[in-house]
Amino acid sequence: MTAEATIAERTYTIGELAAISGLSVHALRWYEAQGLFPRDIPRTPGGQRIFGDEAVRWLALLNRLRDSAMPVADMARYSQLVRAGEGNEADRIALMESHARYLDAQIEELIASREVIRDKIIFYRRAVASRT
Amino acid sequence: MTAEATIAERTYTIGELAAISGLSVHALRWYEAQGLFPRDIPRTPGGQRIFGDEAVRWLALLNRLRDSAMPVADMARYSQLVRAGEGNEADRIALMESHARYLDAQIEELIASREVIRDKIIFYRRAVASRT
DNA sequence: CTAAGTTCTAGAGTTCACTCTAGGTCAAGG
DNA sequence: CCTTGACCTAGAGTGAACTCTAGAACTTAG
Repeated sequence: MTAEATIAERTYTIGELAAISGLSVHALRWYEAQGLFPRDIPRTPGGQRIFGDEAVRWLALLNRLRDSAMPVADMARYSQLVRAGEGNEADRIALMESHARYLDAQIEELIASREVIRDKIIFYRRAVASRT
Repeated sequence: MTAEATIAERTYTIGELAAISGLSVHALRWYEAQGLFPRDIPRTPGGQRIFGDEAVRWLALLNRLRDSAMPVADMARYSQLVRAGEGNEADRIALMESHARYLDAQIEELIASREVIRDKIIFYRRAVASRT
């Protein structure tokens, strides 16, 4: 009896997972086709997908990556590394460090942009105010 | 003699402006078609565009807005407000404040994402280290 | 058992922000 | 002049990330 076997896992239909993850049913199927899941999704005898809590957690991570502008291709690459199992941590680290560097640069740039926008707002406020 | 008339302004061909702004020649023509310039671009008798320093400065601003993910439609709306002249500062402020709020949220989210990424990296580094 | 609501696949369609093509016209150096 | 490189317009094409469609199969409440 392995540790995994002791974990009672809820299951979800694709519609339920869509509601939880915020992705559309279509998007979930498309994600699977793009190789964005680190495990094969089991099916009912009739062919319908059965997702588990692991998928819920994985999608939370994917959402983070996507919302921070990681391309789907990179998410797919990462998923495939996880799928391949232990031993490729160096590759995973490289991928994540690359994204972290992108995020650092992006954050800096957005902060600079916010400054510019703020200055514009101040400028227009003054323009309005000076028109007694 | 107005103040403007005293400003000696350099002119630029579309190719020069492309080099300066980092946009392609195609993109600049497309920007004009999208209404992203707050003034009509003058032409030579032969029909070629003549840009001035004002266009250079305007594109620097547009680049900031675009790089901070403002949709072209919003940049067009802003350009049209500037084109319309003084008196619509409230609209300009509303547009910029909306974008500023978006930026604030985006910056927060990217910082949170960076944390998640950093944790992943740390986790993988440990996994590598523990495999003596 | 049946009807309604989900889910299935394969593939076409959409949106955004360009990018590229075709078939010319213009401008500047020699 | 003439050539060559830059520029013109209109419109088609691209890549990313979905979104939607059609027609069929599955599932479940009654």
